[in-house]
Amino acid sequence: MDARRNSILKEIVETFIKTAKPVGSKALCDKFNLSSATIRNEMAVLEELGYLEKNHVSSGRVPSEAGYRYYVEHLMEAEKITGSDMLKLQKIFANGELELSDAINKCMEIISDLTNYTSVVLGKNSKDNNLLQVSVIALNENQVVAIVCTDKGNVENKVFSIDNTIDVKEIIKTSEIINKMLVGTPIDEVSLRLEEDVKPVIKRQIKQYETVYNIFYDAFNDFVVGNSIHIAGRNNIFNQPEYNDISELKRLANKFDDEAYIEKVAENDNDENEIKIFIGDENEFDPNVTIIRKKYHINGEEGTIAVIGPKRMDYQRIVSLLEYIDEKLDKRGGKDGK
Amino acid sequence: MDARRNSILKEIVETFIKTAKPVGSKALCDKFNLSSATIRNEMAVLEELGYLEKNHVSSGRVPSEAGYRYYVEHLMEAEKITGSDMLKLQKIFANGELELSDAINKCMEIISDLTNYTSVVLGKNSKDNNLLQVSVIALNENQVVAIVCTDKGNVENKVFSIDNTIDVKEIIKTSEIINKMLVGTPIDEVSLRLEEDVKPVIKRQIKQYETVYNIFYDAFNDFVVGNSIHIAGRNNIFNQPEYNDISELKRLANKFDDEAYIEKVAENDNDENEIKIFIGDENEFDPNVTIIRKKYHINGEEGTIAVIGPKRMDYQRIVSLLEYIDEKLDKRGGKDGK
DNA sequence: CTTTAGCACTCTTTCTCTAACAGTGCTGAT
DNA sequence: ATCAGCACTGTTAGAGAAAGAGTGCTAAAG
Repeated sequence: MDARRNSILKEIVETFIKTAKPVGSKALCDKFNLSSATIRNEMAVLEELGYLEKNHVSSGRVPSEAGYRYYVEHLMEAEKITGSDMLKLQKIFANGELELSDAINKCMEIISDLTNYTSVVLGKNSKDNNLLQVSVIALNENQVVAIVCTDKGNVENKVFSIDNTIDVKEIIKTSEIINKMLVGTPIDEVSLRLEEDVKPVIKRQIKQYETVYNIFYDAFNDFVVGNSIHIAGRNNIFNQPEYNDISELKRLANKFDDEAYIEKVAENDNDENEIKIFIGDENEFDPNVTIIRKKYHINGEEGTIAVIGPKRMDYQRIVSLLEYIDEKLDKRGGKDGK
Repeated sequence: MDARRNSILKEIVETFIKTAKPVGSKALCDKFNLSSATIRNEMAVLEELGYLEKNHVSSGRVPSEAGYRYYVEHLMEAEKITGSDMLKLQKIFANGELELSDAINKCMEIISDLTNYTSVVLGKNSKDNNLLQVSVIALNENQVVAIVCTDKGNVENKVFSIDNTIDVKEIIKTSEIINKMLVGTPIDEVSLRLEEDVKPVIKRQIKQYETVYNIFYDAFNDFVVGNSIHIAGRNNIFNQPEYNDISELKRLANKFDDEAYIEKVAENDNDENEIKIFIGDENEFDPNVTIIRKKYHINGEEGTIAVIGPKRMDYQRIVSLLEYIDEKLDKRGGKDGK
């Protein structure tokens, strides 16, 4: 892989990213001051090496997955973010009011709009959420709302209907007992402790304890500290020429709607500070897309931001955008602890 | 419109609903023991009346919007829900644990699965939510969570980062002041009262009152009692033969993602107990779909359930499904006040 | 007066064929 | 090493033909 071969491959990849059309030898003549025949020879070698593919015997060349991989690792310039891209994102960070977690979501929405790809923010809620407080508020004679809050600031609430055999005071008393006994308990252990430790206690103190117990049991049971998922530009795939087939569109749309699938985007994300690129078969989510992702940290919580698009993705641009966001997050995170 | 003409129209509509293919005269001969010529004469009349259309001069007939309308009003039989449909829904209501609002969502998901249409549950949160309680919980030295609860059981929470010049006690004190002064205030007036009534008070009592004030201002400002929206089967449109065009699919998919649009589904829903059908141009949402909707009430809150599909929709089935759900809701709602 | 057989006509769908085109690989000369 | 030239291959677009589905109309039969 000498210099010329490299830059021919680079040119082909970048042209294809722009145009989505197979690149022929003639298109490169001018750029390199070579005849099409010479370019063709080089192309044949690049195909031999596995970096290029043909759709059929007499079509232009298209980068293979290995070609994209080689491009990403050796040819792509770590270009700075462009001015207009930066401008849009700057507005977000300029707004000091915005909590960082909201800022990230907004940023990724903008990236989706700018690039016509789909973006994902996967806020990985740490497993070690502990119960901080449960409170009960009566809405009226036959409805109460139970609010559960963890030490990581996750709050869930649930409205319960109660009949008039139940005294609201008893429910509130129970919540006080729970607070005394279980604060600090990992949230996913609360149900168990409720059954084993709390139930025997309230049995003695609360008349309708079975019903009251069930209310809290339900409230905690519903409280799954799931990963927060924020998707933007879900419909941008409609604009990508590679998805001109309805069944293909449907396949992808279904994946976007399936949280279990989306979570695969952040699978094994142990890459502390690196932007990671998964091309086609390299990713778990779908063999026909490229995923570019970056881990982020705010307030001690971690998460992953990712952009999903066709393999013919504007790698350079996305990388520069994600780098910019990361940089801004670092700055804000360091400056005021937010 | 004599009896025969009616039943021919009915047959055409129902056949087209099943097959999505234009209906020719021959297809009806057997059913009516008439020659195709006679059927053709009748079809010509029905077309004259505006109930049928042709795609081109020699194609079979397709119901017009007026045709569907006529079918819905005069021809469709108020058939009972089929056994297998009922079975699926019964499971939901058999589960007494489920709060009704969750049950509705589940039901509509099932309807989407059964029918390949898209369904929407629009929980219209009544405008008269009043502040019931605001509480502040400290997560650690520099994070607090503010929780706002209304008398209708709507709860919102927001995490704030604070620097160490702020004393958490002051925030909590402020929340107590707010509770004393503003409980019962309509939630959308709280911001104003906060500014006019509360600010002057805390100015005297709280040191960093500007910053503290802003926290609460933000928390309430974020609290828009929006309508809750639950969509199921968003991707089912991919399965409908009428949407075989990507740009059409994109148009609809974008609408499903736009909450403002979805809310149009329930616009002017004053039809207390009636199932309402909007065919094509009759609805605001999109001229190429039919929307069937029903208002529901649970716990004094109202909302709308709706099914969105092609104009060639299985009207009978959807109506019977919605009726069944409504009936079940009534029963449960009446029995135990849920 | 209603029904129907028959027929000409129209439009769609599918297939085949052709011509133009874009691009390749190879060869032999520079 | 480079490149002009040429034969070759697969795609695309268009035209034409044949089959099929369905209609409208007419004139005769019930």
